Amino acid sequence: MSNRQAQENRNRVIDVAAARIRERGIDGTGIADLMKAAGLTHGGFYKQFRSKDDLVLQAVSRAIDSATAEIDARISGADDPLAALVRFYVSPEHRDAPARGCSLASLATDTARSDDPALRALMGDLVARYLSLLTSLADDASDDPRRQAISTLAGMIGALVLSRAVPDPALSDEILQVVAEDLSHGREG
Amino acid sequence: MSNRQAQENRNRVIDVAAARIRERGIDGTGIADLMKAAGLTHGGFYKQFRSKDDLVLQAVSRAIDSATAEIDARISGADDPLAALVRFYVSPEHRDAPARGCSLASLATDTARSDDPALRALMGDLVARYLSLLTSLADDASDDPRRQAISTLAGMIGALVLSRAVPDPALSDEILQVVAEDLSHGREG
DNA sequence: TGTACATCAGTGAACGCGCGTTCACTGATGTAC
DNA sequence: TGTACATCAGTGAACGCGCGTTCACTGATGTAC
Repeated sequence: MSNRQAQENRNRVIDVAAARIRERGIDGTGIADLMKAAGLTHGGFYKQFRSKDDLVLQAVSRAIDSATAEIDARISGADDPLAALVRFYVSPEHRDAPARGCSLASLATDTARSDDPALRALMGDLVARYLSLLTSLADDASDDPRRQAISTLAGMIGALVLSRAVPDPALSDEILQVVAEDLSHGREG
Repeated sequence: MSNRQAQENRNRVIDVAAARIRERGIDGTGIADLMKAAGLTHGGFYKQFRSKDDLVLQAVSRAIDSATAEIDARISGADDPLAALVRFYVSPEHRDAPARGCSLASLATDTARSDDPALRALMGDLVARYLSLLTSLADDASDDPRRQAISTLAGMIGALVLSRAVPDPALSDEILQVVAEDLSHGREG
C-alpha cells in the first residue's frame, strides 16, 4: 500500500463508479457494492472521499471526460463530422452500453430530481459543451446553427432514452435508425 | 370506514402515487410518506395493494390515462392538432409540472433500469400509443408518417428531459422554444 | 325493526435488511536520526 | 546504511436510519336472524 498503490485504488473506485452510476443511477449505486467491485472493503471509502456526493461528482466528471474524448476521437477526421457524431450517439452500441456512454442520456432525469447544485452545474456544463460542438458542426447551409444544434441534441437524447425504455427490440432499433438518418442528413437551412 | 370510504381512500393513494412517482421516481417514492400524504397510516398499505410493485403499476397506469386524456382534450378541435400537441408537450408548463405530466418523459430512465417486465410492457404500450397518435397527425405532405412520428416523439421527449436537467432557466426555455417550433412546423415531406 | 356477530379497512408497533457513515485497529511506507 | 517512529490506506465491525413488509389489534360496517 504505497502512495502509488493508494492512488491507483482511488482511481479504480472512481472508474467503477463512473460506469455503475451511468448504468444504475446514483441511488442505484451503493458504496459497499462499489468498493467490493473495486477489490476493497467498504470501510476505506471515507479515506478516499468526503462523502457519496463527493464521489458522485468526481465519477460523473470522469464519465463526461471519457465520453467526450471518445466522441472527439470518433469525429476527428471524418468526412461529415456531424453525421459521424449522430450515427455514433444514436446507435444500438451506445444504447446497449450505458456504462460507457453519455452521462446526459443516463443521468438527465436523476439530475432533474437531484438537489445537489454541483451535480446540476456539471450537467449544465455538459449540455453547453454539446451545444458548442453541435453548433460548430452545423450544416454550412444552416441559417441558424444554434437552433439546429439544439434540435439535434434534443433528438439525439430523446432517441437514446426512448430506445432504452422500449421493451420491443425491433421498435427500439427502428427508433435509432429513423432518428439517426433524420438528424444526420441535415434538415434545415 | 364504509366500503365507499375504503374505495375512496384506495383511489386517493393511487392518485398521490401517480403524482409522486412522476415527480420523484419510483425509488424516490416511499410507502410511509405516500400513505401519510393520503391521510392514512402506512400499516394499512397491504390491505390495499399486494406490494409496492403492484401499486407502481396501478399508479403509472393511472398517470398514463390521465395524461392521455389531457392531451386528447387539448388537441381535439384544434386547427392544427400536431402543432397543438407539440406546443403543449414541449412547454415550460409541462416541464414545471412533472407530477401531472407525461410518464414517458418522467420514467423512461427508471423503466430502462427496472427489471419489472410489467412496467416495461406498460411503457412500451405508451410509446406505441404516442406513435399511433403522431402517425395519424402527421403532415398530409409527409411521405412517411411513421418516420415523422418517431422523429417527432424523440424530439419531444429529448427537449422535455433536457429542459428539466439544465440549471440555467434561460437555456431551458430556449430549448423548449426552439424544439417546439421546429417540430410543429412540419419538417418533412 | 331490533339485536348478535362476522368482516375487514385502518392503526400502530415491530421485523429484517441495506443504506451511508464512523471508528478502533493493523501494518507497510517512508521519513528522521 | 541501519534503526525508531509517525503516517495513513485499508480492514472489519458497528452505528442510526429509513426502507418494504408483517402482524396483533380495533371498531365501524353490514349481514343474518
